[in-house]
Amino acid sequence: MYKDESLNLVIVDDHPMVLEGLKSLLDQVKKFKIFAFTKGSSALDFIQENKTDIVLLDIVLSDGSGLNFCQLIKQKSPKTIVIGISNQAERSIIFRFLENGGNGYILKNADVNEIIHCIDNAINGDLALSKEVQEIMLRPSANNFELPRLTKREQQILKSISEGKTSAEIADNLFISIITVETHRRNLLQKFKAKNMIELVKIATENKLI
Amino acid sequence: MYKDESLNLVIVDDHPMVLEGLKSLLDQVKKFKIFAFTKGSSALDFIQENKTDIVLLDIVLSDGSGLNFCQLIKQKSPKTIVIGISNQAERSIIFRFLENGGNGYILKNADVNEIIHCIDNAINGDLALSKEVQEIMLRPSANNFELPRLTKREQQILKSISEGKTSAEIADNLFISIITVETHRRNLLQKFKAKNMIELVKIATENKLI
DNA sequence: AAAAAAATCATGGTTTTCAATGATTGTCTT
DNA sequence: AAGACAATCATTGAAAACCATGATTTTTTT
Repeated sequence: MYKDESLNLVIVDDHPMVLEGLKSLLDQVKKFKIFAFTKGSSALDFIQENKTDIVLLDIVLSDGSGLNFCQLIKQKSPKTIVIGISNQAERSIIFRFLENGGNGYILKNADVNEIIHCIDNAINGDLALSKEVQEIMLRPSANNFELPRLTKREQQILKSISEGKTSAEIADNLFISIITVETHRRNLLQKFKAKNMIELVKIATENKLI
Repeated sequence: MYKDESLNLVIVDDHPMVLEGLKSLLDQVKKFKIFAFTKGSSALDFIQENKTDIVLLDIVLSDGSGLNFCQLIKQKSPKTIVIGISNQAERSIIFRFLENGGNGYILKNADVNEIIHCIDNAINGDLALSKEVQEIMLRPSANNFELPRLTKREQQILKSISEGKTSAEIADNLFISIITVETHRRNLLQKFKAKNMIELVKIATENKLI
């Protein structure tokens, strides 16, 4: 199936419990040298310094989004296989992860065998999608309203807004004109098709964009 | 420390990954016969039929709340030690779990050693609380601030606000004066100690008050 | 190098929220 | 019956948000 030289596999998840679970699971398959991290940034450092074959990457991390880390990893090391592993079952998030170069996506409630099977798939160059993920991807966006994608600056400003800061305060903090902040506000409202920032912040919070 | 007969330990969590992690962790300590379940109800069935010394119980389960299962387990089998294991860091949830008879509570991002240490504590008859949980319990107002209690009308109005409605619209819908709506707004802001409705809605949404 | 996207700044006007303070009328609890 | 709480209505004024429209400068992507 694949060469029996051991592959280097990196796991990134901020729950030591999950790390332990994946490690123990993969140890049974016995083909990997496993390196576990709870921070995206330290995993990234490792990957830059060491040849890494596979990364299992949680989407919600304490120090940033797995979406971004996936992109960064692929920039530094395009041949590394990156598989998202998350509770996050948002359709748009899955697509965006794959768009950012991800080789697969598995929900955390996936069955043990399924996980192993998926990883095998990925190693063989196939897309590694767990059953439930496939279902989510297939069902056209009925109940699932597409979340707009935000730029860095927009994210930054949205976060400040959600903390109750006024445009003036945000402008001060970021050393930009209040006018610029208000432009970003306007763009955010359009992107989300929201009536005002209150509604927008609710949507964003519910979808863990903040 | 405790007798070396092996203890029966039940794990309930709907993530096979986490189950695997806990199993592998506890295997290293080598004192338990482990039984794993992804459904609260099937775990409960097992506990009724078999002597169970310890239960590690997730709070969010597909078939109900761990809070309820804890209570049920304690009814059927008062001597069984029940430890909550969850991502849920809500102060009030922790207290309610312990109120329902729980012997301890551990956050899922706890360190591996901490988990083992906590379980040991529980076996010795102590409360098993991970470090972070203790911190949360001790500071009522710091990072984890006490959610104010809202009246019917306030809830109703807050919900409308969070949907992007203006005071005028809400007043119209509820057949009351706009002035009244604004008074409620003011009271809400005071209760939450929030700077504005945006921050308030974020807090309320995060805590599933809406 | 050209096109597209992101970030920046601008004017002028309307609507909405928020602050400070107060008051009246029910309703429930002790 | 008294007190506490909830829900209602009120005035004035300042601050902030939102709307419509447009434009320039960086970055990024193709």
